[in-house]
Amino acid sequence: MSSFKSISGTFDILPEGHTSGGDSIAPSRIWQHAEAAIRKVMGMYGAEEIRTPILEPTELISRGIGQLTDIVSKEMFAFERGDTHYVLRPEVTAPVMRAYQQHHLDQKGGVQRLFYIGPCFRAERPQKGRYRQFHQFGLEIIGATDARADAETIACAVDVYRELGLNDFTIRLNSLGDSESRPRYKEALIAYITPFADQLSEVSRNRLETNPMRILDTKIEKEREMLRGAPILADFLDDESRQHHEEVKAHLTSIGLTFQDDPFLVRGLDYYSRTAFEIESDSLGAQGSLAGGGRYDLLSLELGAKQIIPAVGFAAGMERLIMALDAANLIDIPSPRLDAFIVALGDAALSWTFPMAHSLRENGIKVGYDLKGRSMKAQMREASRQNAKFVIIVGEDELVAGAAQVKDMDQSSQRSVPFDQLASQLTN
RNA sequence: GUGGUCGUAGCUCAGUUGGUUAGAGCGCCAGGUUGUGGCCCUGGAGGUCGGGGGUUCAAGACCCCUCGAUCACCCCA
Repeated sequence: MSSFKSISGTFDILPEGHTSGGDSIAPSRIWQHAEAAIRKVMGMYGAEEIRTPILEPTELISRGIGQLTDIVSKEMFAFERGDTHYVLRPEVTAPVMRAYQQHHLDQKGGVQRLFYIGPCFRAERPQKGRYRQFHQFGLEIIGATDARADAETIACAVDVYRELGLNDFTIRLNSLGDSESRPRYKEALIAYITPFADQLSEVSRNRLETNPMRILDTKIEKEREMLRGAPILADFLDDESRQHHEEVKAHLTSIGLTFQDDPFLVRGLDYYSRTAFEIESDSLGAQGSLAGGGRYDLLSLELGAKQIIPAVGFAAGMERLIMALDAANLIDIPSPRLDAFIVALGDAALSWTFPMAHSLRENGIKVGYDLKGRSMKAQMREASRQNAKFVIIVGEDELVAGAAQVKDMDQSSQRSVPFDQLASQLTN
């Protein structure tokens, strides 16, 4: 046994799955199952995959997400070598926008629909549904201001969950306004909250200075009560944002998606403007947020573009998705069957096994055999354990006859099949 | 960063008010069947009882420290 183990907040994904403490890590085939559904749905939206590096310049993330956000101020895995500051990406939106600008994807004309699946890193204390290396998938629609793009983003996320059979989630929606209306709202909010300042928690009091809108997110009951009479962002929206928000809602309604209009929904990343949304599982625990996203027209400028590149997107957690699947009993995916397992007896048969297995595999037959030189009983048991459909038995007699005994493991029936007919007999 | 809970076999867990060689089920290996899986029977391997220190004639049990895991706060996917 190794004295090493995976770093806290990270985990291995094994063929059979396992429990890591109280949390269960699904088998790799469940991850593949979920990823296949994601790829399928993304395909329906005409989105193509983008893969960006896990390592990014720190500056990209801090400028993109915002210096004062928790992600940047305390949750980044960052280091430097020489003059370069590196960070393990904590999310993928800023890297995608970086790639879009770097490769001048706007010059291709039209709108880019890009999706991704991959690991992200945040130096948080791990807990259920929250890891230091976790996996996100998401869609970014870049180059469109049309409210249909916002609605489409939400619809796409929802379609992924539905494709996998999940239906118990809630969509919360808000508009954060634009760079004009938001400051006006912030002022009003500060004016409203300041008289209560001495009753606030320390975090909230700090936020009053740095990022007052995040106080809206508070879960402290006393503060929520205090906020009951607070000014509502919706009342401060500029006409265009208001119009845009109405359109997004109308589009969602037009495809029968129900949502909660939540004026207190604020996202933890600074780059959002106008549309912000969150999809929450109804059956998960504290970490029930399945996906989040919104419009981030201003991110492009933050990253150095000369003009606004409008964009909307969502990011979703693979771990949360799988947790939700698990909670809904939707991860009962059987492992793939072996078509044939070769049982060999005697040295001559043992060496015959290798080229025969190879030849069957070339014919598209999934073949396994014992590599430990074990007894026939043990080989049969192994075949059974691997759920092989057929067992090919070869010993001295079969080598002489040039025909193997082929046993149908489900029927328990057995017949003799000439070596040169094994491939064709096993394929039908 | 803060708080709670928990560390005994590969896994899930028993282990009396401290008392000899630490147990069960499942899994694994072998035999029962000299060439036939599942079911059954028999046997076996596998443990520095997370680590260190202390109390005691005696510690898996009690005390302290430490490491780890986990849940929650915070935050987010």
